[in-house]
Amino acid sequence: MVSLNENPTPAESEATHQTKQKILSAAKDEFAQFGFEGARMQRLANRADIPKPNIHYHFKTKQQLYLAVLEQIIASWNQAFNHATPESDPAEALELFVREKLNQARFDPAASRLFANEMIQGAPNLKRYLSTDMRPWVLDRAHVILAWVAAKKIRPIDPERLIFLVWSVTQHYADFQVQALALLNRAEFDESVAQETSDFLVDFVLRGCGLQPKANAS
Amino acid sequence: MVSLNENPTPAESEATHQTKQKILSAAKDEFAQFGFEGARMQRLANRADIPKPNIHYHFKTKQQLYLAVLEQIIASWNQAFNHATPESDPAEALELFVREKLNQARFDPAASRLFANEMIQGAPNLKRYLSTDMRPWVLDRAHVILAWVAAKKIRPIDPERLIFLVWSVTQHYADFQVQALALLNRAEFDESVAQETSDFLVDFVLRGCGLQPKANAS
DNA sequence: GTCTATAAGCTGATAGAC
DNA sequence: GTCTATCAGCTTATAGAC
Repeated sequence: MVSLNENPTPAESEATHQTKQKILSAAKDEFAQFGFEGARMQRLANRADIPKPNIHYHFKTKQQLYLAVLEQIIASWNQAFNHATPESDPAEALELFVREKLNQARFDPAASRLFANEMIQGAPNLKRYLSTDMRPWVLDRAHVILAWVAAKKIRPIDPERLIFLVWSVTQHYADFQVQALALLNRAEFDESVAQETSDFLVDFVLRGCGLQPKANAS
Repeated sequence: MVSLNENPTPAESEATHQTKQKILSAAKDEFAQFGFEGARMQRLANRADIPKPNIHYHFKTKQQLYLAVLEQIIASWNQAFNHATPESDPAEALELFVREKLNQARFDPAASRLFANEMIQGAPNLKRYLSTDMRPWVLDRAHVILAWVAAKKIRPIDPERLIFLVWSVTQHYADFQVQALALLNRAEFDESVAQETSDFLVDFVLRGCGLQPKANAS
């Protein structure tokens, strides 16, 4: 019997690494736009500008490539709200959470859309993640919010639903970007749109939590 | 604003009509879960429990069937906020908007997910809808909100972004239902989850708008 | 209108030269 | 590691019996 998993990358050549990253990047875009079943290996190869068989050299199957992309996304996911503690100022911590989440939506919309596709399909590849990683993280973060409530730093509020709400209002600007731009009559999600949007969302979320917003946003 | 749809085929037999509806219903589920390219005509036929060629008898191509489903969804879309007027009480009108939108997400999640898939892909089949139907509707509704602002019935707020926010927080419970249930540690989106969720969202949205929420929700 | 059989082309994946 | 050529199976769609 041998190991069930492959090499822990002890000696991966530079060329291999670069090709792999090019494939992963193209795969993120392709899976994000069309979902797992809708994605086409040929179109993915065109995006990466390499011959199709090269993909199968680095990732044995379509499924395995998909899982690799998913893993990369999850790894860099909810670091935005990680630094909040019971001692934090709720308004500052929530503002940081909203702004960082919106930044992710803006600068890596493909990651957001790929995750959205996976959720829409019922999370066939992320069922374990939802219970094993996400839920403990949320419970831990909910604990911080409940500490704020106990210290009367914030009104009584359902912490899980607050987190889910922040996810929804920020992620929606990535997933439904084309709708948001049409609605705002803007051509692209540029710096000014991002600024106005995050100001609006921070203001709204803080008010929703019963916290005093700063003087600026409308 | 959306006119009632007249029956285009006066001489359509009852059998034809029923078969068509069965196909449209199965197609909504199939396209919602897998997107246009990921959808499979065979799997769709299995859902509808009819032989595959029967689909092509009633709808010439996959694309044409997809468009028929999309049209059906759009037609019954944003009637929730249609009745708000400058004379309305903002809190009541917004509460109705949120609750009706969440009901749609709960009772017809496939419609929500199909629309989400179309948006994620950049709305290749709904570009015209976004500028020709959605935007005028939003502008008209924004006018009502601005009238509330002028009458000091509500704080100054960006009306387009408020509408988009209500869409996002309600639609997210349909599209990311599997994530929401894992996060809330619930098995299904039943009556009690729906009640708690809509109470939470109404309360949060009203506070976000600077309006006085009722005494109940947390 | 409904169904069986099947066509024409595309899909993920592999073999094997370099 | 990279590429050309190619396979077996699946895809949308159609032909034609009933």
